[in-house]
Amino acid sequence: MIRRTRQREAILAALRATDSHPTADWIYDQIRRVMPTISLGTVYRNLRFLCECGKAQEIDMTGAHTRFDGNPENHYHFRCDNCGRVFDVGGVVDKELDERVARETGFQISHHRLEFRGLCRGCQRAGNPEGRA
Amino acid sequence: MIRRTRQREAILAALRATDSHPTADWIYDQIRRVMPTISLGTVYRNLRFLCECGKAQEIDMTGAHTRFDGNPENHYHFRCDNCGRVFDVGGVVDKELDERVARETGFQISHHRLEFRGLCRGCQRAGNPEGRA
DNA sequence: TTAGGTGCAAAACCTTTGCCATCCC
DNA sequence: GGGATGGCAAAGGTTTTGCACCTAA
Repeated sequence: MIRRTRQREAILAALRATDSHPTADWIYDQIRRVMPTISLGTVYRNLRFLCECGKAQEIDMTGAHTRFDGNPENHYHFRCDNCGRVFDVGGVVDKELDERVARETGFQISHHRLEFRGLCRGCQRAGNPEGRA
Repeated sequence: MIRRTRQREAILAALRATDSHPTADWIYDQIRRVMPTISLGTVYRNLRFLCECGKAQEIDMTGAHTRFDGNPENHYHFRCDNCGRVFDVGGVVDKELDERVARETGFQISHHRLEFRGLCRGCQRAGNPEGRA
């Protein structure tokens, strides 16, 4: 049964109170000011928990390892949530999107990276959407 | 002066010979079969080198740390190449893109993540596009 | 009462780095 | 020859985990 603890509440509150997309370490520092004995392990455990139950999300599209692509041209990728494999997605990179968002935001945009997530053809057939190969 | 070495050639060849978006470790294993004394450090050094001179690219949009977002709704981000800060980008997530790519590829797509890169407003003014705060 | 959660510290993990030997130009 | 690279191993930094204690329900 899921229990609400002071630590978990504090972590979610810290996350909700900022738009700085903080790291685990930043949250740890924030909370330690008012709860000096909290541990970094608890922060990591709860961040993972909050992501799993849909109350937060990780931003970096990080797998366990860095992956490299011998094709240096910008192109889009698809990553299978089940087996972790990464595939190229054909089609044209939308350069106008960069220009539009640059106008809207004032950021100087050099490019964008786009990653689709879901199940690859093989894992759809295998039909174990929960596991991870 | 840049020198061509057997190791560097082998790493680029391995990268070009696959579309599996390999990890450094995978490349290391491949090359060790024909060049048993190559070291993992060399693989990392050369992968970084190849990315820097535009012959390969890293796929994961990984910063040094994982960043978390208290907003669990899918939305787009902008990451400043200079200061590393991450900003939300407003606007609507293009759900039709998922459907279109799903039709084209046969993948089952649940969502996509999109990250713009460039210089934020503050770093444009500061005018040091090379450094990193 | 008791299963879930915490704190602490060690482990695990990937990646980088220092140093000296080696190799390419 | 001499500087760029490689091999090796140790260091570095982040994240995870084992375990004993604690605590919310």
